[in-house]
Amino acid sequence: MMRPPLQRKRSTGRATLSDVARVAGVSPITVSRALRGERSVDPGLVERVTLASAQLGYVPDPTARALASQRSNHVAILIPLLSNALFVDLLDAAQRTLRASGFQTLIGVTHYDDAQEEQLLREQLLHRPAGLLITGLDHNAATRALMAQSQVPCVHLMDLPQQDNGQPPYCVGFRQTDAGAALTRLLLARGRRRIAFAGAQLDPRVLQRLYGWRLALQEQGLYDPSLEWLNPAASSLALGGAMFEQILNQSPSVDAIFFCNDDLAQGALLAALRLGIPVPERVAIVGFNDLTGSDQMLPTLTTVRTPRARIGEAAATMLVALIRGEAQTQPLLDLGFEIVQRNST
Amino acid sequence: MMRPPLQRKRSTGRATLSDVARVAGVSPITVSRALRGERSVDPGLVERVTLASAQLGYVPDPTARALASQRSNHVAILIPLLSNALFVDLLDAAQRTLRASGFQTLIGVTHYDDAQEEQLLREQLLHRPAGLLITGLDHNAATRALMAQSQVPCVHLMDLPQQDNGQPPYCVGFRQTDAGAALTRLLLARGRRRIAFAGAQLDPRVLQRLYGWRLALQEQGLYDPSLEWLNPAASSLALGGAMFEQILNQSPSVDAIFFCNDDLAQGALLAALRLGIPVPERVAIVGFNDLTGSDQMLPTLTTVRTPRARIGEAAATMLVALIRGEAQTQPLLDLGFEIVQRNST
DNA sequence: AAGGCTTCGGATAGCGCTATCTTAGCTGCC
DNA sequence: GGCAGCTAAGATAGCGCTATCCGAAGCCTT
Repeated sequence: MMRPPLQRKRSTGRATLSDVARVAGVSPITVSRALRGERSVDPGLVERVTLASAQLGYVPDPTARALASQRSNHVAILIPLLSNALFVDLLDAAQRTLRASGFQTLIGVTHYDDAQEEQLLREQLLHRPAGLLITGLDHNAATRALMAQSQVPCVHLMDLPQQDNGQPPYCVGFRQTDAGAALTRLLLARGRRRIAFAGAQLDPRVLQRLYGWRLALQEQGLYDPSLEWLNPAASSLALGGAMFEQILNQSPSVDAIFFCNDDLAQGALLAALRLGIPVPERVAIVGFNDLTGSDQMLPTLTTVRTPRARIGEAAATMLVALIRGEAQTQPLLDLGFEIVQRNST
Repeated sequence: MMRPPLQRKRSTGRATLSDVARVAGVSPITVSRALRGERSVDPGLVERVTLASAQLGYVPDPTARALASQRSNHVAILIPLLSNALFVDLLDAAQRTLRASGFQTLIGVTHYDDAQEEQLLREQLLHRPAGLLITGLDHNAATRALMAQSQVPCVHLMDLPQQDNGQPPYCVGFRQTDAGAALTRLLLARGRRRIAFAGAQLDPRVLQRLYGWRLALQEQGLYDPSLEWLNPAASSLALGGAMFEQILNQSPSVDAIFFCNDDLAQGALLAALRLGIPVPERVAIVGFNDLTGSDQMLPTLTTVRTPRARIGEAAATMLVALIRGEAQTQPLLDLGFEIVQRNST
């Protein structure tokens, strides 16, 4: 007894490539090529295919595409934290740009942990992302090996390599060291001599700002290691306030403090208000990143405006170009920084 | 002339299910079942499969899985903004929880735009997500239809339905209206009589807080429409400061302001400092959400602590239970709120 | 002890698309 | 005019996995 051929129902009744092919009177592969603009297809056929496709409301299935081509329309992005507005702004801009180019963003939060970063990357690579955005240039050997093996185009965010040695990776960022030095020089130009550096989190970018600060002070012979205040804890307003008090208590001669991030600096400004310490008269305060609220503080905060949204956008644009194999892309993109002088100095 | 059979190289040399099957000496489908724990498979076979799998370093290909089963390991999450810490905290918690259960998070940012929300959902649905987290209960008809048709398990965030009518959707949140009323009653209990409401963004949750404020004032016969200050712009510190000045200028009798969000309230506190207006003596200020920094302001800000991280986590947990078809899940989860009294009242 | 029922491994058949090879039809060229 | 050299469309063969059906074996029934 013949049973009818097994007719597996599709969960959605959506049109497939074959449906379009049938309607257009061509083979499925021609539809595929016509819709992707791959190879040359007779304009007449393209039109028939386009028409049939529109008529059926055909939308390609990204999963099937990914399986057949071994490449998905996902782009993985790895950032250290979501609790830092800096990275969220980066994510927001990148995500927006990628979506406009038809990519879905897969998010990974590393918590500044190399092992987690590696694990996340491993998981994301399973999805055969079309590209990868990753924060910073400092990754463990396994992570670097994964990136290299996977052949997935990759753009690094926020950082630029210290020196040109060999083939540079694709990077969009700015020179953190220069920014640190420039901000310190501003304080020097304003007559400050005992300039402390207060750092938290101590990720590579914070350390580069620290080096910049050191350089600028060494140039003037004003570097004093006891002015370095480093705390590996995550940065926050509360920590900024605490560090502010501690620094002034233990180093009363300090006349300026360079906080490695605006949230620390904002916390310090609020602590100063609470303690009645006049800023900038008694001590000048500067931050970094120009986060929300820095222009609202009392006094308003002098800081470095970092182009994080532009970095996210430019990195995404660069990545899309790499994915599409477009003409030679410049590997390093320095978007610079801008010192914003306000009233805390 | 025979040519050798076409041997398509796999881009990765990764082991496949068939490789594991060969090594374990069983059929591929048995490997599939053994590894997924689906149906019952002889424990001896399971062990052999597990061993072979470990030996080969086999990792299932999520793409192939998704294509064959019509279900991916993605979970889509739709939030209005990344520029509001509230939603980022939600995302962070949800993402962390989902990842622990083996899901990848697909992020969608709606910008409070129904059409964008619909479009995003449409795109995400193409990936056949295993589940969906979506902010709020207010969606346009097309979006609701997409959710219903797709059959994808869905949990709504932050909001609870106003009244029980029929089958409630799955929701994790708290009663915004109650929170708004409770905060207003606190101000009333402190002797304030002319309590303004300053709202921005005006999304449904802000409006519910507004209703709560109205209710509490009406109970006391103190409701006055001229005390409502609504601005559809996105909320920010700067806007909070501006609204603060405007309200005090135009309604000098106001003795308390309920800002719908902490960033507005923080901006107002800073403006008060700038203007030399004593808080809470001249005017009490309260905010909403207990965002970062509210405990650092001068004076510290009285606000409502909303359990956004717990909401993200609980919603993700609920969603995972729904995806796994686990025992009947309670559709509504009210995580409540907590009033945090500080020095601005 | 025969039939019905359950169990569990396997065979089969795709999921919906693209990579690769093949082939038909044209050129162009000497 | 014949043949290499191209172009464009199609045929074929999966990508790596799971849904579904099948069937052998065991286990109850009565």
